[in-house]
Order: sequence, then structure tokens, then C-alpha cells
Amino acid sequence: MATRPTMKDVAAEAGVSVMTVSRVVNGDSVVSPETAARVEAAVRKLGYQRDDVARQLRLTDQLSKTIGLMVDHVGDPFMAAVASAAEDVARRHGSMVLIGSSRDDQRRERELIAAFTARRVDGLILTPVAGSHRFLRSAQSRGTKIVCVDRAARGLEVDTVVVDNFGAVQEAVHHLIAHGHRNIGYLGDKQEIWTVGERYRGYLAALEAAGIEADPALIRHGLRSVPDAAKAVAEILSASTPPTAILASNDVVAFGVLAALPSDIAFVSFDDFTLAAQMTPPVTVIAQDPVALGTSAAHLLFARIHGDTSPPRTVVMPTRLIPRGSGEIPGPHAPQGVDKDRG
Amino acid sequence: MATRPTMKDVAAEAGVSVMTVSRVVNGDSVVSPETAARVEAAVRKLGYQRDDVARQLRLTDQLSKTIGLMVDHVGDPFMAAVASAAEDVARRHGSMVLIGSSRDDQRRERELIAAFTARRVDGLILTPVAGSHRFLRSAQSRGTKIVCVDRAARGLEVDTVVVDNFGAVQEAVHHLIAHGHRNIGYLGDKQEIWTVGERYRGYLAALEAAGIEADPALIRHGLRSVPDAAKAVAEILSASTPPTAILASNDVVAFGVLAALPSDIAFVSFDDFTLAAQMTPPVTVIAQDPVALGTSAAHLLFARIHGDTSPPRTVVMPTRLIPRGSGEIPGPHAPQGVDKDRG
DNA sequence: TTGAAAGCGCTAACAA
DNA sequence: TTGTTAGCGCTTTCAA
Repeated sequence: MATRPTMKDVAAEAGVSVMTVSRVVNGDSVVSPETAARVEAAVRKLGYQRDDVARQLRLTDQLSKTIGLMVDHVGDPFMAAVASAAEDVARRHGSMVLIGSSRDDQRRERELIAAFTARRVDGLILTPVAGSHRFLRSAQSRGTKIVCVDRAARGLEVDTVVVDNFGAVQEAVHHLIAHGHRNIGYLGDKQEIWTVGERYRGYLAALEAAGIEADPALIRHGLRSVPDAAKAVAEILSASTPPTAILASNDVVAFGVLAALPSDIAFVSFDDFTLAAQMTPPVTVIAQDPVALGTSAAHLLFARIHGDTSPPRTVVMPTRLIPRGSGEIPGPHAPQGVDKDRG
Repeated sequence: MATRPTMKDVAAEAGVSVMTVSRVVNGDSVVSPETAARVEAAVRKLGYQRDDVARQLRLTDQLSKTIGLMVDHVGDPFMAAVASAAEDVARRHGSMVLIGSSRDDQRRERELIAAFTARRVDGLILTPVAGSHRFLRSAQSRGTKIVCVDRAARGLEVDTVVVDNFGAVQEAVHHLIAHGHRNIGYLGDKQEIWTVGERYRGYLAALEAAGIEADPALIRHGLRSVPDAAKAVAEILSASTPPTAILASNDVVAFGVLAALPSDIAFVSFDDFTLAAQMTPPVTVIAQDPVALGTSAAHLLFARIHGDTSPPRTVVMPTRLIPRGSGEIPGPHAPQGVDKDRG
């Protein structure tokens, strides 16, 4: 296991000083072509590769060309798409990406962020967990740029890229009401998650706007897995006034619903997913674009890294209600002969 | 934008030497409790955080506690699951993960790996692209540990974690043949991808074992997207002797097939996917376990990092043929009254 | 055009 | 228990 060659080794091999090697390695054109050629030969011969760790130490006010990306869970396809998009942008800026999953755990979030900053990342893209993020202010004041994506962070003024969760769900529930439903179930992930909380608020707001009182027997929070969600469907279906329509707060819940739902009950899911159009009936969804979220967040971050000092912005990306069938199943109060979503 | 405090700053604040600060920061117990308390107070007051870049430079033969993870595409749910599992293991070893997508591009693969090693990663987990990987030998000889996952690398002796792609497809095609099919279509991604090539070989081997000649009109390679695959279905269905069964080399192809396939044609897909059981008919798949792949690869890597010098191993993870219905649709040559997969 | 000296922030080895 | 010295591999500054 040979130790990796240093500039000193290359210098000795080429019969020059380390400074000359440094110049050649970094493409400084003052070096004479002959000397450069000798150095390059030595580099190839020894398999020399610049040590960016040492380099960075010296270049104390240079960029590390590394960003930290913390998502809820890399294994979640939605987050994976966000991460992948951010990685693409980073690559175009010549930056590497340190990645980590918070798994919705405050301690893990802090550990990850500490590990990122200890490695001198130029910036952070975060899907913040619930709770205050004041602790990030010190990192921020020392120059680490921060952007939040998918969720907003409390106690921290940073660029944030989200979708209008509230408005999108409000619209979807209104859509169900317009199709004649009044007993509309809500199945959701943990309310503490920022996006989920917003979506629940949207649900309540739409009901209230229609003069419908929310029925606690039709509402379940904290559904974190497919079986959880499937069980919750069974529960709310056996309520004294069972729902004729159901809204799922995200894709995981939707998968559980699809495994347990009678086909005559209307259904809308937040998050589009593969094969939604191939289900029977095809599933009406609120689609968001994770790639656009990740791309936008990364663009904002690199703008900051490159000196943008304008006040923090919140970018709201569009969502789209895609009527495919499951959300257009008429309810008991449906107006006759009206079916404005077809065609 | 204040510059980040160094040990020197903390030392001045606490009225001790930097060495004492170093000891306290690293939990060396020889420091007296009173001194330690003073230093800790200074650390808190200044918001000091150890600079791991500088630390690593000094600890030349220490680990960087960072690994590099290169997959084909982080946004692909399968790869995301592999990556996530590897990240979990890394975290338990106190390591961070640098991530990158090769996007099946040799140049990008090399750039990524160079960027990883320049940052002194302790090891690499790779999903190698097609082509020789001899170039990794120098990194390897300098102590960077390497593990391949999902695909084998040519020209490089390293630990490798794969599934038996060949055997699994052979079994699946045999399954179709046993259900009375002789005209079996093959729709696949790029043959050059190691896994895909193996799967195609398995398809050919199963046909040959049954004395069936492969029909080029029923075979399509290089399908990289859902629309690609859907179009290919239409094409092979209009062959002079159309298929009565189809095998898809992976999930993306399967999604295309599902968008275009008549429900009386038998179908088996490599890769299990969400909602496969909810389709009509439910989809028979060859399931692999990406989490197990990623976990196993990471375990191998950290064993190497911690000194395991045994000869490189190839670990073959199990796959599972899950009969759900689509793969059990009888063909024209089906034996009467036999349906051994039900129940 | 090239090189020598100094130092980035940290820690190993030794000294007090 | 605490501090001093030296140096990790590199680049900046200044001199030759």
C-alpha cells in the first residue's frame, strides 16, 4: 500500500521546486513549456493527484467546492429526485455533494449539519425537520450559505423553495366538494412536518369555506407507512357517517389507501406517482415537480455562494391538479349531468 | 461575515495554549477539569467548531471519515434505495457520504472518482459504467478501498455485491415457458449495462434450454424511457408471429409495457415496484432488494477500511420470483388443468 | 521564469 | 497537567 505521492515527490522526479509543480498542476501559464512538460511527465509517472484537503487549508477564503445536502430520507423517491436535481446543478458549478438523511430526527439533523460545516462546505441545502433552526444562524454569520427546500424552517431567514401546499389541497378538496362530496376523509402523515401541516390546514379551510364541519372520525394523522395508511382507511370507512371521498397527504399514504379502498369512493392524493394513470380507476393527484424544486434550490444556493446578497426570497413552485378519474367519482350531492373535468 | 474562529482564538479567550484547546476539543482526559471548563466556555462563547480539513491534513494516515458513493443516477428509486442503505451504514461508522451520479458516462465517472480521491475519501462504493476499470488500480494501490455494487467492474479485483441476474431471468423465462409460451418477447435497456447484459443472456439461455429459437423480431434493446418501451411493445406485437408473453429487463421498461400491453399477454418484469400488486392483472416480478445490496456493499467497504485484507469476494444476493398473475396467464401450449403457481 | 520562506489550522512528540 | 516545536501538502509573497 504505497503512500500517495506529493508535490515534493513530483518536484524531485522532475528536478524542479514544488512551487513549479504547483504552477503546472494549477495551469499557471508562466511556466516554460519545457519545464511544464517535464513536470507533467513526472505527474503521470508517479500518478500524482493534487490533494484538495491540503489545498483547501491554505486557501482559507476560497471555496471548498463542496455543498451539503440534507433531506428527510434519500431513499424516498421524491427526495431522491430533489437530491438528484440539486446534484446536477452542483456538478455544473464544479461542486461535490455531501449527502445525509435526517430521518426526521432533530439530533441527526444537527449532527449532519455540524459534520457538513466542519468540512467547510460552501453551502447547505436543507429539508428542515420540525423545530427551530436558530442554531444555524452562527454558521450563516460565518458565511455558510443556506437554502431550504420543500419545507420552510422556523427561526431562520433563508432562501426557501416550496410549493403552495395549503392552496393545492384547498383546491383539491374544493374539487371533491364540487363533485358532490361532503364527508371527506383526511389521511395524513405527521402533522409536525411542515408540508403536512400546511396540507391539513388546506383541507380544513376548504371544508370551512363550504360550510362543512370537519368530522374527527374521518381524520387520521401520523400515518408513516403503507400498512398504517391501509389500516386507517378501514377505520374511517367504519365511522358512523363514513366518507364518500378521501384525501391522502402524500404518496406513501396513497399507496396504503390504494391497497384498501373500495373503487366507488372518490380519492385524491398529494404527489403524483408512477402508474397512477394505470390504476382502476386512474388516480387523481396533486402533482408537484421535485426536479424543479431541487434545481431551483441549488440555483439559489450557488447564486448566494457567488456573492448574491439580496434579501432572502421564498420561491413558490406551481402544483397541478391532474384529474384522472378517482377524484371525479360523483358523491351523493353531485349536481346532475355536470361533469366539467372530462374531455 | 465574520471569519470562523480557530483554536488560536479559543486559546487566547481561555488564556491557554492551542494544544490545551486541542486536547479539550478532542476529549483528552489529561486536562484538568477547571482548565477544560474554561476552554469549553470559550468554545461556546466564540461558537468554535473544529476544522476537519486542517485536522485531516495533519492526520495523514488517519481516516477522513468520508466515503464516495457513485451510482448510475441518484434519482432512480432503485439506486436511491441502494444509496440510502449505504448512507445508513456509513453513519453508523461515523462517516459522511459524498455522492455523485455517473449517468452512465465514462468521463463523468472518472471525474467523479478523481474528485472523490482528491478529497481523500477512505473508500468508494461504485455502480460501475461499462468499460474497463483498470484506471482504479492506482487509487487502490494507494489504499483507497473499493466495492462495486449492483454491477461488476471489468479489469479490477474488488469486492462486488450483485444479484444473479442471469439465473433469475432464466428462471422467469422458464416459468413463462412452463405456462405454455413459446413466443416470448424481450424488452431491455442498453445491453452494455452489466446487469442488463446478464439478464439478456439468461433470456437466451432459457429459450435455448427449451429448444426455442430466439426471434429477433421479438427482441428490443436500448430502451431507456417509458415512452421508448411503450413504443417497443407496439412494435413487437405487430411481428409476424407476435409474442404471447413479454419479459422486461427492468422497472422503467416495465412501466412502458404496462402503459401499452393488452391484458391477455403474459408479462414478467425484473424489479419489483410499488403498486405492482395493484395492477390488473397484478404484475409478476423478479424482486431484488436494493437496501440489502447497499447495506452489504457498505459493510464490505468498512470491513476493508478497518483492515480486512482477505481476497476480494463476490457476494450474490438472492432474488425472488413473485407470481402475482401477469406471469401466469396461460399460453397456447399450456398443459391442461395445470396451474401450479396458484394457492 | 523559477525558487525560498512562511503559514493555513491542526496534532504528534517531546519538554517543562 | 500544560506548553513548545515541528510539520502535514499546499499556495501566497517576495526575492533571485
